[in-house]
Amino acid sequence: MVTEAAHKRLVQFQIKPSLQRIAVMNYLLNNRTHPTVDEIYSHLAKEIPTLSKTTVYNTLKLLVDQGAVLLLNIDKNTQHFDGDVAPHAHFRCIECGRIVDLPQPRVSKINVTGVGELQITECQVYYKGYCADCRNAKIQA
Amino acid sequence: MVTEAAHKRLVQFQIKPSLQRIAVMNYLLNNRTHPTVDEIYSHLAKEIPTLSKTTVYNTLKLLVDQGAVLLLNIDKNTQHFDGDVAPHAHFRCIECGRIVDLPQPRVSKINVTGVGELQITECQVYYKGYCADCRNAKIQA
DNA sequence: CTTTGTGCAAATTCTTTGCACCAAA
DNA sequence: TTTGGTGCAAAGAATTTGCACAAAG
Repeated sequence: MVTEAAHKRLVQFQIKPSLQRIAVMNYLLNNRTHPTVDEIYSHLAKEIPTLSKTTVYNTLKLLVDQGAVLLLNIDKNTQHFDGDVAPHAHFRCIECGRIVDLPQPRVSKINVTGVGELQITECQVYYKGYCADCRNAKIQA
Repeated sequence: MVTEAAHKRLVQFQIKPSLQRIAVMNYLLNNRTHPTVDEIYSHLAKEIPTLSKTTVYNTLKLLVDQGAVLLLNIDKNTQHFDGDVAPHAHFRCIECGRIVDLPQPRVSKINVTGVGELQITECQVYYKGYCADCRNAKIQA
């Protein structure tokens, strides 16, 4: 498997590249579906049978803390993760739950005046609604 | 206590105005701090000793489903609720956790082209960073 | 009555923690 | 050998569910 990019990303964010960490990072880089902990674990467990969900949690926490990965709270129940840390918005379909990226250019890491001086370090824009598939399904029904 | 506004809001969104529902809605209208279920429950339990947390959950779910209240997922662990359903952004301080409103004008309920046709029904913008107080505290430390 | 709301307790789910073992430097 | 990573099992926390009782029409 090709894991150079994952390895590089880890090193870049000062994370020691263990087998498991590379696997998680690699999964996130190759699967831009904003997977949950469970999805990541389920897939990787096939390749790494000894893998523990705790390790996936540990690794994701580390990745998020170091800024190598984005944590999305768009879903009420579960955390979703995004290997793309560049500024962009998200859209979540109310019907099927899929989360897609929106290439929305927007400001980030800026100072906003108003309620005192807020030092913005992160900005996440969440849209919800119906994706094309579900919308069509609704119309036909 | 003044609860006309709360009562009106419930009726407006076709929710039968029970004592508990009015109390929850009223609390949200008078406390723009984006409280959690627990905060709402704790405060209301003083006025209504028989109040159950389940009822608070039930009520909030109903309010959110009917669109009378906004559910925020800005916080990883807990749900926050907002009685202000008009479009606006939120800022959450990384340090103290407080969530404040940002009077940010933005588009909502629009159609976006790109990943098929997305029918947007809701948009939440989340900023994170340091509020004035915590920023000052950091500087002095 | 009949329907709807309330609230207790138990169950569920996601996530974290404590601790022991393993691996690399 | 010392540090850091992994993984199992248990704990924890937020939320949901099942069900019985109470209230309103």
